[in-house]
Amino acid sequence: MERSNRRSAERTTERTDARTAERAVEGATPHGPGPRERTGPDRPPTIRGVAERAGVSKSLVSLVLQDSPRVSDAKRQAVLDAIEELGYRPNAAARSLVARRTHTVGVLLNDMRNPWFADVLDGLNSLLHAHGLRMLMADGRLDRRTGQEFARTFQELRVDGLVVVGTLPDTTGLAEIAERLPTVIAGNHEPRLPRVDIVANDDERGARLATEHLIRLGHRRIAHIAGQGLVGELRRRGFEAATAAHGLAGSAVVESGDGTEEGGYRAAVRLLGPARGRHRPTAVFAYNDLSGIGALSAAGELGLAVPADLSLVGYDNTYLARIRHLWLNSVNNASHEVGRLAARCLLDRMAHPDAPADRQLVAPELEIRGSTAPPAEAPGDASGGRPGGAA
Amino acid sequence: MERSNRRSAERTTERTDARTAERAVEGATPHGPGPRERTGPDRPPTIRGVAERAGVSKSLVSLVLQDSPRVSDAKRQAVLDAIEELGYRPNAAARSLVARRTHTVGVLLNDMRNPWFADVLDGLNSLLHAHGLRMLMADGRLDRRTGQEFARTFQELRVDGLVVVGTLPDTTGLAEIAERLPTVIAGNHEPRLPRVDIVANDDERGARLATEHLIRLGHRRIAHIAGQGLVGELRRRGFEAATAAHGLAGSAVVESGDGTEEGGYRAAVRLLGPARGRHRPTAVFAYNDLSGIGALSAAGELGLAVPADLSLVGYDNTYLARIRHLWLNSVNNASHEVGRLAARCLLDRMAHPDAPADRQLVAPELEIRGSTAPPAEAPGDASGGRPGGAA
DNA sequence: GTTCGAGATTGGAACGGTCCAAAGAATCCG
DNA sequence: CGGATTCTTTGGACCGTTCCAATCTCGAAC
Repeated sequence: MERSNRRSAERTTERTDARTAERAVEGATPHGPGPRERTGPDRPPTIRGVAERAGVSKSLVSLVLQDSPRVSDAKRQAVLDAIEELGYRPNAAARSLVARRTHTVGVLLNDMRNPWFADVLDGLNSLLHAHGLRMLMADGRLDRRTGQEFARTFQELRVDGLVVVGTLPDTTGLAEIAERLPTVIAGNHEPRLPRVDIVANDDERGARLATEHLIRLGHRRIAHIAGQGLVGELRRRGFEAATAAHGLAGSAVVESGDGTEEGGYRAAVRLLGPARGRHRPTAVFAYNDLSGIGALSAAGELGLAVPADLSLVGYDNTYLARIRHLWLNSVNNASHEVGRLAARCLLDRMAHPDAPADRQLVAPELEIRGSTAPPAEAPGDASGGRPGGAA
Repeated sequence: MERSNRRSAERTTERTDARTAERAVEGATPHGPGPRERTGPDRPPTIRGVAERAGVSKSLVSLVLQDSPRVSDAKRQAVLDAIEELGYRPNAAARSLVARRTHTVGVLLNDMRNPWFADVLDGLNSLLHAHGLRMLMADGRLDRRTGQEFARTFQELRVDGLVVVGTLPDTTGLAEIAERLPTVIAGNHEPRLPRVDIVANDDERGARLATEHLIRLGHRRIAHIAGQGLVGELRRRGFEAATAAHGLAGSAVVESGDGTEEGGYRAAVRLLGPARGRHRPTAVFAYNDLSGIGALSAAGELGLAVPADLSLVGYDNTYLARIRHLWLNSVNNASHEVGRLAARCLLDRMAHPDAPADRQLVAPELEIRGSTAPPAEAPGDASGGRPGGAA
C-alpha cells in the first residue's frame, strides 16, 4: 500500500521532457492521499466512477452505455442519473482500443481554399454521419507533409478509412496505406491502385460538353487554358477531342495555366493579347472557374466585352461562377454527388476490403449563365446557339 | 483451448446492431487458430511484434520510440529495422490512454465555405504543428449538431484543447466544455466565459478605418450593409461611430444583409434602387467581401460604375477581393495572425488552465484597390483622397 | 423442497501502449 | 580482485473501455 502511494505520487513529477501543460495539471496533486488515487482533481470521470456512484459494477454501466436490453429499468435509471450528474463521457481512445474501430475516417484535402471541396465534404459527411462515422480532416497543402507523413498520422490514429479528395502533390506511400486501410479517391482519377476505388466526374466528357457548346454557338477559333495533373490532362483531352471532331483542330489553341486566377489571367493575356491580331480566339474554355475568372479580368483589361467579344466557360461550377458580377458559364462537376458516392464506396469497401477496385464516373452538366454568345462576326452557321440545337 | 477458439469466432457475430462493415471484417477470420491469436491475419503490427522480431522486450522498443538516449546503438538499430520491416505504427489510442494526452486539438468552424477560415487555419496550424499537435476539424454547419452535440464528440476524443473559429450558431454548452478543456475563440468576440481566451481583429476599428477612408475621399452619403452576430454588430458600430464623428449621422444609412452575396445584392438594390432618387448613397461599406461583391453586382445592374458612381469597401480581404475583375478595397482582418495568436493562446492555456481569460485584438488594416474614388459631384473637400491626407 | 432455467449482474482478461522499479551487464577504482 | 557505480534491459502495473464466462437471484415446475 505505502509503496503504491509513493509510486503514484512520483510518477509524473520525474518526467524528463518538459511538457509544461502536464506538469501544471499534475502539480495540482501535491501529495498522494488515499490508498489508490484514481480520481485526481480534474480527471474526467470514468466508467468506474459512474459505477460507484450508481452502486453497480462497471460492466453494468457498459451495458447501459450500449443500450443492452438485459438491464433492469431501476439500475438503468440509476446509471443514467450518475452519468448525468458526473457529466461522464466515454473515452474514445479506450473504447477504440478494445473495439479496434475508431469510427473515424480520415479525409485528405490538398487545398482547403478551393471552394469545390466544400461540396464534396458536404456530400461525404451526410452519408458518413448517418453511419456514425466522424471525419478527421487534414490539408496536405497546409502542413507540407509528403505522402509518407500524413500516412503516419492517419495510421497512428487507426482511422477506419481514408478519403483522398482531389489531386495530391505526392501519391507515393498511398499504395502502402491502401494495403491496410479502406481507401477511396474522390474527384481525381489517379492513382489506380489495386483495392482503391475512384469516384469522380467525367472530366473529359465535361470538357467536351463545354467545347461543343461553344462550337454550336458558332465559334471556330476556340482556346483552352489548361490545368495541371491528370484532371487537367483529361479536360484538355476532352477539349481537343471536341474540336477535332468538328474539324477545328487547326484553329484550337491550348495555353497552360495552373488553376489559379493569376495563371488564368496570364494565359488569357497570351491568348488574347495584341500579338494575336485577327487570329485571336473568340471563345475560351478554362480549366476551372478560377482560371476562367482570371481570363475574364484579362479580357476586361484588353477591352474585350464578355460575351459580346469573347465567350468564356469555366469548370466546377463553384459559387464564384454564380457571383452575379462574374456570372460564368461553368461545367457542374456534381461535387456533392461525388462526395456522396465516395462515402457509399468507402462504406462498401469497409464491408468488403478485398473487393476489386471500383471506378464510378458521374456525368457532369453544363450550367449556362451569361458568359457565352455567338461570335461577333459569326461566319455563317450560328444556329446551334438557339434552343432546339443538337443535343 | 477449444472453448477459447469458439469465443473469438462468436465474438462479434452476436452484436445486436447491424454494422455490416464490422461483420465483414471480422468474418475474414473464419476460425480461431492458435492458443492465443495475437497476430490476426491483417491486424496491424504491435509493439510486441516489433519486440519479438528485434529480439528485445517491448519496454525497449518503447524507449527507442521516444528517442531515449539510454539504449545501445546495436539494439536501437535492431528495433528500427524491425519497425521498418513490419511497417509498424504506434497506436495513438493506446498511447493517449496512458499518457492522458491526445496531442490533438479540436477546431470548430461554422462554415468551411468562407474563404476567411483558410487563413486562420493556416496560422493555427503553423504553430500547433510545430508543437506536435494535430488539428481535428469539425464544421458546425456541415453536421447540424448543436453546441451540445459537437461537445460530446470532442470530449469523447479527449482532445487537448479546443479552438472555436468564427461565429457559432449555438454557444450553449460551450461553457460546460470550457470547464474541462482549454478553449480559445478566434475571430469572434463572444461568448465571454471565465477561462476562455479570445483572439480577433478589432472589428469596430476596422469598420472605422473603412468608413473614414470613404469620408476622406469626400463622400457624404455613405451606406452600410450590415452583417449578423456580434461581429456584424461591431462593424456596424464602427461605421456609425465614424459617420457620427464627422457629423454625417443624418445621411448614414444601414441596410441589413446576411453576409452572403445574395444578401449583399438585395441590400444594395434597396440602397441604390430608383426609389432613392438623388439621395442615393455615393459609397457603401459592406460587412464582408461577399456582401460587397453582391453590392458590386447590384451597382452593375443599376448602371452605376464602380468606383466612378459608387465607392465600395468590403471586409476580410479574402482572395475574392483580390480577383482582378472585382478588385475590391477591403479591410484586412489579419486572419493569419489571428490564427497564430489563437494557437499561442491555446498553448499558454494548456500550460496554465486556470489563468484568467485573455483577450487580444489585432489591428486591422485597409487594403486599397480599385473600388473607391472621390464622389462624382464631390461637394468641395475631396483632398483626403490624395496621398498626404490625414492619417 | 429441490431442481431448473431465464434473466440480471459481476469479475476479470484483453486491447496496445508508457513508465517505474528492479535486475543484469559493463566499467571503474582502490 | 571485489565492491561501487553507471549504463542497459526487462517484467509488470496501469490507462478506461468491452465482452466473455461465471455467478447470483428468483419464480416456476416437478
